Amino acid sequence: MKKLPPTGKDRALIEAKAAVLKALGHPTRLWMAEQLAEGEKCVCELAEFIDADFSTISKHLAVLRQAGVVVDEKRGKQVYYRLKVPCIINYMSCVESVIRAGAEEQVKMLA
Amino acid sequence: MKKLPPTGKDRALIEAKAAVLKALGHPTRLWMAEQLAEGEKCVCELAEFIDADFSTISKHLAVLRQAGVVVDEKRGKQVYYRLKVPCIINYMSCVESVIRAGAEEQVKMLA
DNA sequence: TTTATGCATGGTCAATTGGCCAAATAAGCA
DNA sequence: TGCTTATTTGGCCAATTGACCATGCATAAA
Repeated sequence: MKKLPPTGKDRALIEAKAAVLKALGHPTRLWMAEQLAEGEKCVCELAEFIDADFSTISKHLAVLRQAGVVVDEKRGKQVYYRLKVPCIINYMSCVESVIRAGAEEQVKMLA
Repeated sequence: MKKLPPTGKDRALIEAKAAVLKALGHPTRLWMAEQLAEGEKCVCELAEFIDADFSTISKHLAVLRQAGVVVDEKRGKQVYYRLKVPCIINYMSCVESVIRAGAEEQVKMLA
């Protein structure tokens, strides 16, 4: 086992990876990413389905953008977002099995 | 597109998924999970390679445990941790492609 | 049965986050 | 040009996070 480096290249990589996961680690942002998996959307389309201030939505998108999860493109008056690397959402089947494993445990406890 | 629900079952699922990603969204915790992918380890083994207070390490493990990412088992004086659902780490190849995509962009900007 | 080891927990504190509001900017339209 | 719409930005505030230290607790060893 190698030491978790406090600085340097290896450290930068693990920090970048963690940043991606962290960006997706918020219900609103994860939901956004899932919607974008079906194709690009403009901010106004996303906003239509999220009950939050427009500025809040914009900031969540900025977090995803900074993490490299999405890219934005201005077309006319609107800004369109899309997933930069679509596989980012494939993972969810595994994440869901974590949820299921937890649920099974609770069932066992009740039994 | 369906509305992001403020409560209810769908909301609970997306929150649970986000919680898993959030738990992995910290360099130290992600590193821990990657180490555990190679097999279970006791806290002392992990601690040996992380430059942080023992209590800090213990709390990070508690976060992973609460998110359902790892399970712990006490054997003798030590507590062993392992991944509950090993696929959780397979994802990293995709996360890394996000990083690479970002890096390529920077290269283009320099060119 | 005292002592030492391995780990978890509670307290504290600075830093970060996530939300809203108000204001700034950018692009098309009258 | 001035107006409106779409989005971002800055300011602010409450809540959460992550780090440390000190303490508590269980297990094994002496």
